[in-house]
Amino acid sequence: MPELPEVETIARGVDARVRGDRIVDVWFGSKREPFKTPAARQAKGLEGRTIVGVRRAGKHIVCDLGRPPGFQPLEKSSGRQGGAQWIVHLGMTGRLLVTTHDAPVAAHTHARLTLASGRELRFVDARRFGRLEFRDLGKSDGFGAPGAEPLRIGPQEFVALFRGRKLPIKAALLNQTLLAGVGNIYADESLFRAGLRPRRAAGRVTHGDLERLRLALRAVLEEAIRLGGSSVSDYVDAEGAEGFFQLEHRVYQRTGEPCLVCKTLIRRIVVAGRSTHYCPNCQK
DNA sequence: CATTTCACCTGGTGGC
DNA sequence: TGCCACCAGGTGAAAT
Repeated sequence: MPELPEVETIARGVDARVRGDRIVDVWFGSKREPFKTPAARQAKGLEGRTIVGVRRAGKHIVCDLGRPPGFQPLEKSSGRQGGAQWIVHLGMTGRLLVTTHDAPVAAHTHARLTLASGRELRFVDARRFGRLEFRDLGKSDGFGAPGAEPLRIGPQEFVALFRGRKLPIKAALLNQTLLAGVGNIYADESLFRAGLRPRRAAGRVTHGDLERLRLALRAVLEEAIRLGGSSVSDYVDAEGAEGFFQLEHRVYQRTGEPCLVCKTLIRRIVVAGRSTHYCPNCQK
């Protein structure tokens, strides 16, 4: 499932392939979801614009777009005027793929953006948890993930996120308004590496333990990005290639297997409605 | 407001 | 072989 490292990998791959390309035609395969913006308005907004760049914000992929064709800037306009954004959330099973125009169309393809180069940007999502949104920057603000970026947050700011909170530390890690980009895999893996039990009340974790958690989280996310993410269900990058970080998981989906550090059997519990895996010996 | 629970959705899996 | 209950989980709405 795409979390921060997977979304980062996809955004980088898509950016490398479509930056500077122009959207010449838009096709949406379904009238119902995944449209956060109505399909017709989205298609109209996208057509003719140039893709300025593609980047990750939390678990979202933001495609920054140039001015629409025939745009007349007002006098004294700022450089940003006329721009727009296409925002993709992959949900659980979403894929954002760059293909040729004649590549076979996979099942559950919901969007096809034909590009001037002959390439195509496709959104495929079997489970329909993904979301597509169009923002006209003349009418609304640019997209900003609500939570802090785990790769950039500093020690004091990290401690402040959890202060006074009674919910389990794992639930806090998953809360996107606190931290943007952490999902079930990297919550479990970072808690293991920091030696913390997932159910510890967030507000009662010591500053020292929180600093260990911040560093463990950053390390695990950076390592996962280097390995192209974790392919555990449907995840593939912009080219359709799988990642390798699933081979480095120490607790996630290892229920009943021996801990790689102490041989104690990995336990599975449910926290915040999610499968949660931990070592009862290594994590206190 | 803080927190918890649940519906959404479909493919894969394991039991019989 | 077929059938079916069950599980996976990011998000947001509803409930507490």
